[in-house]
Amino acid sequence: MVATLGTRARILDVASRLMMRQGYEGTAIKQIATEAQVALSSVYHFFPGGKQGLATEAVRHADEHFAQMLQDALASKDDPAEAVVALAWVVAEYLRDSDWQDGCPITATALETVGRIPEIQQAVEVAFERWRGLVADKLRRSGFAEADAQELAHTVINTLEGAELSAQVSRTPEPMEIAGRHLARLINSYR
Amino acid sequence: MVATLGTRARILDVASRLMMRQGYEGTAIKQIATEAQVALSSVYHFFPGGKQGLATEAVRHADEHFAQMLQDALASKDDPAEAVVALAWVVAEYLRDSDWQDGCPITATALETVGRIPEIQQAVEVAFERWRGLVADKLRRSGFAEADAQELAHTVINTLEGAELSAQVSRTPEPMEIAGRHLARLINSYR
DNA sequence: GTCTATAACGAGATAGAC
DNA sequence: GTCTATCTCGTTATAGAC
Repeated sequence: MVATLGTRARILDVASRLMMRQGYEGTAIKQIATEAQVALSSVYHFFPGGKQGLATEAVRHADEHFAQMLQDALASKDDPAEAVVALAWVVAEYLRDSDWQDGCPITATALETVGRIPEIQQAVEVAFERWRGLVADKLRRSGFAEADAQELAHTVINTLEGAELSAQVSRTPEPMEIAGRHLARLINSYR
Repeated sequence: MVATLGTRARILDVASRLMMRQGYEGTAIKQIATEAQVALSSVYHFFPGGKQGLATEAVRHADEHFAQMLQDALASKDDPAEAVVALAWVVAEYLRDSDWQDGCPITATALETVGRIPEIQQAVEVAFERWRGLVADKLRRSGFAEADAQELAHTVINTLEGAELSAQVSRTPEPMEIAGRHLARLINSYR
């Protein structure tokens, strides 16, 4: 499957995976080239913007990937509160299956570069907005008021974000389970 | 004030501040030495454990500093829900005052090193546990059941953590305000 | 404890042949 | 588009004088 990907796509895949685990500064282009099985010069051929340009596109790549997962999880349940619990579960399994290595694909890069590399920061902002938009949509379609839906979307994404980090550090799914339950309770308190 | 600090303390201060903004991999020991106005060799003199050892102690240093702030903010209000709102506000002001540069002092380092540098990961885990403990204490003293207090403490810390990142990326206090309101609502739903 | 100097290595990035 | 080779710089870390 990976072998059928084009060179450019393979580079992006490997780059986003490595930056998820090691961050932007901790990931060398040489390592990306090696793991993607391409020559170093090929990376610069496809990404003339250098490391910053590559990282920016890797964030966009991860954004789309994560948004797809988010959308699928939310669509698995009709009730929005149940859907958020399902989402928390999916993420928890994803975490455990990777031995607590793979969390949010862009957080590490975001934290290292915020206020320092505008190009990357903007890609992160776009991603967060998209993810919140998907959650807000789900709530809106279930009859939630516009303002409530938008505010709840903020907290759903932010709480899951924090819980993911906590789960990674403690190597237990508990923070994700608690987050799912509390978010469902919060959502249900608005109707 | 900074000038009156001992050399070792000054190194820790600068190290934790820089690692908060740039992460572990993005912070060079040379930069720490320069900004702390000490010789490079002095850093290795005080921290023979090298960069990993220094980072571990920097996390512990930031832990204590942040715990103090947390405790003060929580103590500013008698009611636990109001106290959490106050905490969110204090953090939001701290963020804005630093032009959205200074968020949680250990998150960036945590994400880069989780699953890769056990020494640092453990210091992060201890910090998170301490912070949760302070919130749980506040709730317990207000009559919340033990289990509820512990679970709520998880979500309070995790939600603030995620909201901080969101506020930094979007450069607005809105995520913190929403987080404060939602957390208060969640807490109040338990009594 | 702090100074200067430097070793050993890996980083980002580029050149030019093919 | 990919190969090999290389440049330049910054990194962690250490040595030895003072």
